[in-house]
Amino acid sequence: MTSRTPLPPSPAELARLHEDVVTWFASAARDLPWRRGVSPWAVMVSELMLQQTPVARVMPVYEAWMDRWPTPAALAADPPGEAVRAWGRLGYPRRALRLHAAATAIVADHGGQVPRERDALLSLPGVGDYTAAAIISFAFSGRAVVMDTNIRRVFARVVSGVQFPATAVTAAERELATALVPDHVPHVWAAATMELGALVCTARSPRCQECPVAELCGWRAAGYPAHEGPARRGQSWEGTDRQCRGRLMAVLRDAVTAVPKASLDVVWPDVQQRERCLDTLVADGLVEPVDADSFALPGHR
DNA sequence: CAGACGTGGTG
DNA sequence: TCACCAAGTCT
Repeated sequence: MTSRTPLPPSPAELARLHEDVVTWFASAARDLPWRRGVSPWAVMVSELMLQQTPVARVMPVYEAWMDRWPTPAALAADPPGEAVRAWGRLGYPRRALRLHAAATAIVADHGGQVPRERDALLSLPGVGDYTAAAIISFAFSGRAVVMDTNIRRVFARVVSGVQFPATAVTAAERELATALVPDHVPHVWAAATMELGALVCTARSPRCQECPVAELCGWRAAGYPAHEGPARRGQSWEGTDRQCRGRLMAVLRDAVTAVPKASLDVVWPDVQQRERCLDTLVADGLVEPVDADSFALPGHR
């Protein structure tokens, strides 16, 4: 307990917070394709794509995806490898596989409609605590405690008075977020706080001059103290399995037909590591051996 | 629960 | 330039 436990704001402060954030959102919200009253499936697709991936990079892939697979049934009818191919360079291609598996489950277990119950959503591949809440909130205008990296940062600063939230969500943090969800249009609150974190209360250089709740901000009131505690673990990259897997997947993605193993061999010099990565890709279901000497994306014909 | 898992833009 | 960061999930 090195950091002080934040006291929930008074009812008056809470009302002010809600009003100021929601009012700001009404004029500042970006016109994103998945915010235009689209289907729950479209919201779900956007959420999977946005996991750890910036909006700008998601946009074109999302549009092409929805044109091609406007329903879960449409996606489920195609082989998973096509989903992986269409995922392009969004990164974390297992998400494409999970989205395909989720579509299949939605067809099999939910009549082809994205379910609206939290438990049903959580049982779908690729849907965790955040994404389930986001779908409930953004697709169904329901009440949910949405906690993504943006919202967590906004609450950490405004309410708790610290620069960054803890690495993992704490019980106290969840209680706070729950207490902050308003009775009226809770889904707008979720979208508005997320947008505030994305556009104003950013990680690197927050635009406090433009912040609608600067006057209420605990971090500002405290004089912007620097983050205490362990720095975030940097993600290593050069020479990692992740880089190797990425290289292999790029070859498979860009090939129309099965790829001879020799074509994979040339993209990574370390034989041991290359073989290991190819094995894990196959184990993950991202790659399928076609015969003794060639590979392809899963489900290819 | 810490670590694996892609990719590319940017302060 | 080069770490850091981006609407997380799974094990």
